[in-house]
Order: sequence, then structure tokens, then C-alpha cells
Amino acid sequence: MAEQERCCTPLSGDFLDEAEATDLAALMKALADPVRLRLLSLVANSPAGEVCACDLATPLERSQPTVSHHLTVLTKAGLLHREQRGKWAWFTVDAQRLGQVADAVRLPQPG
Amino acid sequence: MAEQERCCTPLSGDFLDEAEATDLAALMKALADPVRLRLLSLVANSPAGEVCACDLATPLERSQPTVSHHLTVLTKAGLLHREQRGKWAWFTVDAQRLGQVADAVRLPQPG
DNA sequence: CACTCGCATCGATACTTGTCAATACGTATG
DNA sequence: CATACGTATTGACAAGTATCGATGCGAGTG
Repeated sequence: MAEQERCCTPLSGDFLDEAEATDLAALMKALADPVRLRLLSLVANSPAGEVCACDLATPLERSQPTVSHHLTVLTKAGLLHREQRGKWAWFTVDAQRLGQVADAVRLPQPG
Repeated sequence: MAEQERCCTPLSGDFLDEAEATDLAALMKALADPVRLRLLSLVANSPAGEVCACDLATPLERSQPTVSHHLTVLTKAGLLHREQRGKWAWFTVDAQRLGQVADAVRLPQPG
């Protein structure tokens, strides 16, 4: 309990709380996979801004269940929207949700 | 092999390649953990912009080895810089590296 | 040079996750 | 209603990881 040399003063105590951190980490986790990043890129860069799931497995060189899994993860994270049209599933990017990621990594005092 | 009804035309074929996706995913992975997000928040919000490792374990309620592990991950990802001063290790945020994350999630055609 | 202290590394463990084959489900089509 | 087809779900497995106790290492101190 000796009050020996201190390296510094305690922090302000004001920082991201556990709940916020967990939520943001979940969003980041959805983006922390190469296949999912390429999926987002495919949809975002498509001419019409929407893509049919049938055209995703081939360019990604992954099986159909794997692509379906990643599409589910992105959709549950709110980064993609899913729309069923007949037999096919079409996906669009949620630009606002993506923007939340950019906002989250913005520093407070950068000037 | 029948050329029956197609759901759509193939994509432009121009999207994030595997290597870029892997690099970006590695960066996202470093951010995809609540403890690491809170670590970044602690450093970024500190009055001096730098924090001693000795003040991190308590607010995060994690053991010293766990905090050390997360600091290593963030440093290897280029998001933190480490500087040894005597017995203590001080950390600062790499704002430019954080900015790369924001740039990466920027959409091509939004404006 | 013995001792203390801050931090990293090691070893172990429980949990998560990316992947695919097999299968189930739902929507047309004839 | 039988069939075909696009997609989701299940089950299984290998790989990765978050965590902590124990220990090692290096820098400062008396």
C-alpha cells in the first residue's frame, strides 16, 4: 500500500462503456472477414446497386452454403438488406449502417 | 447445362481482390473486440493523448496479461504506437491508421 | 548485486468461427 | 402434384482467439 512513485495520473474515467463497445465490436466483427468484405464490395460496386445471390459464389470461390452464411451475417449486422424475388434473393448495401462504422472510428480531438 | 432462364447478368468483375480484402479484414479484426475498442477509446480520450499501460487493466476489468495481449494486437495492427519510458510503456493512437478504416468503408457512388 | 516492479511470454482452456457436404425448404413450372 | 432450382439450415470439423495463472525479462533502486 506504499504510495511510491506513480507513473501518471488516473484517466478521466470517461470512455466507451462495455455495452457500447460490445455493440460496436459486433459490427466490426461482421466486417472482419475477407469474404464478407468482398461481398460488400461486389454489391456496392454493382451497376444497379443490387446483386442476386446466384452471382456471388463464383467470383468468391466459395461454396453456396458458405456464401449464404456470410450474407446472413452481413444482413443481421444491418450492413445488407435482403429482398426475395421469386426464387432469387437480392441484396443491397445499407449506406447509413456503413456510415456508422466511419463515425465510430472518428477521433474526438483531431481538429 | 441447359441455358434456362437467368436471374441476372454477371457482375462487372471489378471488386476488392483477395489480397486487399485480407489486409483490410486484418485491420477490422483488430477493432472487432470490445476490450480493444475500449483501449483505443481510453488512449484517444486521454487528456495528453497518451496513456501508460499501468492505468489500463483496472478500468477494463481484465488481467494484466490480457491487457498486454490486446495492446500487442492493436500495436501490430498499426493502430497504437508503443514507447518505453523507464519501466513504463506509453501508448498513442495512430490517427492516420484509424483514418484508413474510415476510408475503407466509404462507398464509391454515394454523393 | 539483490530486490522490486512493470510488462511480455508461455501454457492451458473454453469458446467462437469459417468451411463444406448433406439435406431441407420454398418457389416456380409443366 | 411431381420436378427442378435457388437458397437456407444442419452437422461436423479444423482453426483461431480471449482469457488467466505462472513465469520470465528488463529497468530502476538502495
